[in-house]
Amino acid sequence: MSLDPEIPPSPFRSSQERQKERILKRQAVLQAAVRMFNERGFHATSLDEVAASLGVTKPVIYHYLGNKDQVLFECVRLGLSQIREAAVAARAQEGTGLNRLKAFLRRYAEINMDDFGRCVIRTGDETLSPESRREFRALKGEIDREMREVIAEGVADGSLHAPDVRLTAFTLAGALNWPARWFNPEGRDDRREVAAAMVEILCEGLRCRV
Amino acid sequence: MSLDPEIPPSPFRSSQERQKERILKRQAVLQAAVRMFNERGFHATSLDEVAASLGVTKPVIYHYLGNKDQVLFECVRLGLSQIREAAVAARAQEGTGLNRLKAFLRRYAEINMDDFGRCVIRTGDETLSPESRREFRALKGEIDREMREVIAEGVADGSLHAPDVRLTAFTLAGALNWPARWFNPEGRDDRREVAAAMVEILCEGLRCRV
DNA sequence: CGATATCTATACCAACGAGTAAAGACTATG
DNA sequence: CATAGTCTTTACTCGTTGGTATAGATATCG
Repeated sequence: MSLDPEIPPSPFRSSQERQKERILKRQAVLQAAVRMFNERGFHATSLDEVAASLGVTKPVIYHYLGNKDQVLFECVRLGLSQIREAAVAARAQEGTGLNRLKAFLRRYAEINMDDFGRCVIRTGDETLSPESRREFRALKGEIDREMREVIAEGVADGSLHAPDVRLTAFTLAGALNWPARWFNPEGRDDRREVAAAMVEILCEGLRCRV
Repeated sequence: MSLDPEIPPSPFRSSQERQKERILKRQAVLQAAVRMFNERGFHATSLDEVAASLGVTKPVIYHYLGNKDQVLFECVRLGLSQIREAAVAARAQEGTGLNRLKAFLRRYAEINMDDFGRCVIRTGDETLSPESRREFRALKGEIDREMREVIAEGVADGSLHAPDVRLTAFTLAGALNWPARWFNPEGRDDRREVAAAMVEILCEGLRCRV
């Protein structure tokens, strides 16, 4: 693969290198899978096709990931962990609750335009096996709680107005989830710009105030 | 079924009554199908199950609707036509653009909490056959255009602030689509209240203004 | 009554795709 | 070198399900 002139490519790998390669291959499977899931939908994507897109065969996928359900679950887990990190980062910031919320929301929106984030949104709970579904819901619930927390902090410090925190969180999340459906990575829209603009719309509202 | 004492139930139906019954049965199939699609997902729902839930067998469905794709397409078509009606009704109203928009959005949200509206949102384009998909997209495009039109009118008459109409429409639609995923018809939330509250959040924004 | 159209069920087919068994190639290690 | 472990392929099973052929039932109409 790589033609790095620094390191002469020895055919003998250390066990560390082997371990690394294993993880890399696993990731490659997930990447290929998530792309196809997002494009064609989970059920319309066969593992044969995923494997073929990597130039390998189906049992390879079963070697690195247990079954189709796990492939999907790993994809959404990756997406959700990105969002979780965003929440943690935002909450660690200085400033008003409103500012922390805006930072979180911008990142949240950006992730939802990326492969794994899109997969999180496009995956309905029904799609996963009962066990994965429970885990999936739990993880999403954490994100939701995190978002409500930030909102509540903003209400507490007077920087934002939200009589119904739960409904506010749903509204914001919905608006920023939707790009997972319409955003076209090949188009000319820039993720960051779109994210920032949407957050601005949500924070400022529609009503004109002159 | 009905024990209406006014009309003695004659076993002989006129051709009009037969026609009516046919339409009723067709609708019943769609109703049963949309419920299951929303609950389990399209691919996880077999037509055998849909038929069984009505106490009939699969060929009945094929008698009233051509194939599975058409069953789904009719469901989303029904949902989209409701939204279209809402748009027409809202645009016919008096008042500022903001007011017309709010009326439209409230109804839009309500429909998205009902069976067929939910189906529209939960159905990804990939799910439909190529022809149905094109039609589906065209219909959604019309709704989108309608929404942008109302927004533009509000901007024109100065009742609302929306520098980027397209992005504003996406943001609003996304927020109000999301209940199709989380709203529980069996819960204690009231459709109308939820819809009105969400629209209020969107119009007023989050930032506190004292 | 006989012919025709509508409606529904039984029984079936074909395709597709998830998952597996088995075996071969290659690597590491005692 | 031999043995064990890892990685990958070929070739298969098997359940599910969309869709259909056929035939029987019922009703309509000439």
